[in-house]
Amino acid sequence: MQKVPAARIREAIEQTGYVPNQQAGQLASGNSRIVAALIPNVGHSIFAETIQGLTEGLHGSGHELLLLSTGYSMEREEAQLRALTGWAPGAIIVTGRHHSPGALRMLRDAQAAGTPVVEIWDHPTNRADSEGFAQIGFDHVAAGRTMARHLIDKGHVSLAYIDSGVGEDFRAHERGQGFMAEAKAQGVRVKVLRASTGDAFDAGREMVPLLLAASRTPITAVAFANDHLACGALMEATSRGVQIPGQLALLGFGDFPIGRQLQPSLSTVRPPTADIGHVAAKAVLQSVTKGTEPTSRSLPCQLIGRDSTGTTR
Amino acid sequence: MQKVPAARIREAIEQTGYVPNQQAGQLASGNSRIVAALIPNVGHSIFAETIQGLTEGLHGSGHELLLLSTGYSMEREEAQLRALTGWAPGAIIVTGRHHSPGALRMLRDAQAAGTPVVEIWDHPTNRADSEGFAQIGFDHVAAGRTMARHLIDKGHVSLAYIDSGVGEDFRAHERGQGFMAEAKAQGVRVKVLRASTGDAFDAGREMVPLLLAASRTPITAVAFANDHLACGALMEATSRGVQIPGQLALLGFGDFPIGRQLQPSLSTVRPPTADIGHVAAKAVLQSVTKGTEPTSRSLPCQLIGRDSTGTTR
DNA sequence: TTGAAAGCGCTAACAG
DNA sequence: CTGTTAGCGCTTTCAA
Repeated sequence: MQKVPAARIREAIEQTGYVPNQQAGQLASGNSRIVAALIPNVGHSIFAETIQGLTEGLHGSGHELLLLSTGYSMEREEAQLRALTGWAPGAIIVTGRHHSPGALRMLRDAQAAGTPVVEIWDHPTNRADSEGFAQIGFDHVAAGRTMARHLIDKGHVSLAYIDSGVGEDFRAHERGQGFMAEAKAQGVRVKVLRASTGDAFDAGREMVPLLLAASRTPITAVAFANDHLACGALMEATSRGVQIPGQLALLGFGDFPIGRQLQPSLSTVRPPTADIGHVAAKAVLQSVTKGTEPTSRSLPCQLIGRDSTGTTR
Repeated sequence: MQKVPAARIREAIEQTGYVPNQQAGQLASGNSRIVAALIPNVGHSIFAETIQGLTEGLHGSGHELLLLSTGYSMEREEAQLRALTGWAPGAIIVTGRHHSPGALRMLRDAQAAGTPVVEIWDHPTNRADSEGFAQIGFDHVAAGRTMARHLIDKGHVSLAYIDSGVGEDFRAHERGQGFMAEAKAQGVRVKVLRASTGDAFDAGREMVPLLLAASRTPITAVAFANDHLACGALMEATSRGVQIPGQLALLGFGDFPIGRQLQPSLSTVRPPTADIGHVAAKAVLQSVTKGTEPTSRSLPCQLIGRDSTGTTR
């Protein structure tokens, strides 16, 4: 054999359609090129852009995204992490900073073993419950405060927050806490209600009579854990002839496409969904190649004032 | 060593948190427990239930779902299949029966090598373009025919079909063909328009003036490639004071939750989304264990008549 | 520089 | 039936 064998080999390889066996390679090298992402609900629109961002961010890096849907269940999350262990993923991405003790242990072990772990959609807090994992997301408490402030700025003095009916949607609950804290700090009345589970639009609709039936100080502005709840309420209120925002101002969260379309259009908060995916992918890749631990990153939310909280903005 | 070592070993295993290395096992055994699913858009609500169905169907089988988002691009699909080859998936699930020549070759090779391949969301046709892979889905042409028939039954004689703007959404195009064929067969006027890409609600809205501006025989009923387009059109028409269904009847496809909520509510066709996932998972598992090729299965769609096509039903 | 050899952690096929 | 051994297809290390 003489010169240029590499080129010929490559040629032969392409003609044969050869693709190296990843299992063998990973077994030998000890590190896999799988990035596992555990998402509460892969089908939910709020995570769609994050998944898209992850996909794009990983694209061309030779890593594959292994998507797992936890169904907002810490138990399932733990089971999936356990199964994952055998796959020796190159990196693990989980949603939020709340995990079962077992899951936590596995994540810590993974990190100790040099597998980057990042928690997305959450934000480093002062509390000690972030177990030292990198977090890429935003401050849900602050988002809740922003929501309250927006309504208070519009002159409302009797507010409500409709929390998600999904018990383990911790981030929605945190926004509620922030909302409440801000309202109280500003000396404004505030009430927290919890939506039912099931179809989110219907759950939002169901809240309307409760909101209207309020006591002598009627609620004049409501924030919701997500846009689906808010849209349901908006449609129900409209069909009951309630003036929006005059009689009742409505504020959603998530900036789902539908909110822009309704009449009146829904004011909302736009979380950095796509960015979370992008940044997390990049953080993980860098961590894998440089061998450093991934770094946390806090991204901004944006309040989008539309019709449902008044046009004065 | 004497008796009951198995139990003690198991105990020790559980205490240590031992999980077998899948890479090694698969390398040794030659078959992996990965089921790869290539979906046009994992974030799109229409596939959400299918993914859920796949997840549930695979649950407890020891197989993991490797989800890949092709972005409705045959090119990306081929690239992902190529990357997959190295993972030696235990089974491959692709969406639809349209693939690039390269992708087709890889799928055929995989099947020849004993890896079950199933095409979901599509249906065996008489044409030779189903390359011999098992198909689990429904007949899109028939669905289109059903849509036309529904509108014709309501007395409409001048119809339109708004096709998806996504070029490689072959299944939407096929529904359009079925719609057209049925309309022609029944001697009814029919026009096919194509929505723009981008936000689907907006794309639907944009169609309304085109539909209203029709020539001397005005269009009185429209079917859409999906519910998002239909909802956009419904909202736009309503805000323009168009009577629905009196002046214009609207029929969607997909049964997205929002369609039920609008006023008037949207008539639609409900495809067997969750079943497709379930059945595909089971087919693949059976094929893997029994070593037989997976079998095709045609599942039923359901027409859901609501307000937007008249309440006479 | 290029080439041979030793495993990675299992499974499967063998011998005891 | 249990215990041992030879690889799976690569990467990595070490000698040539």
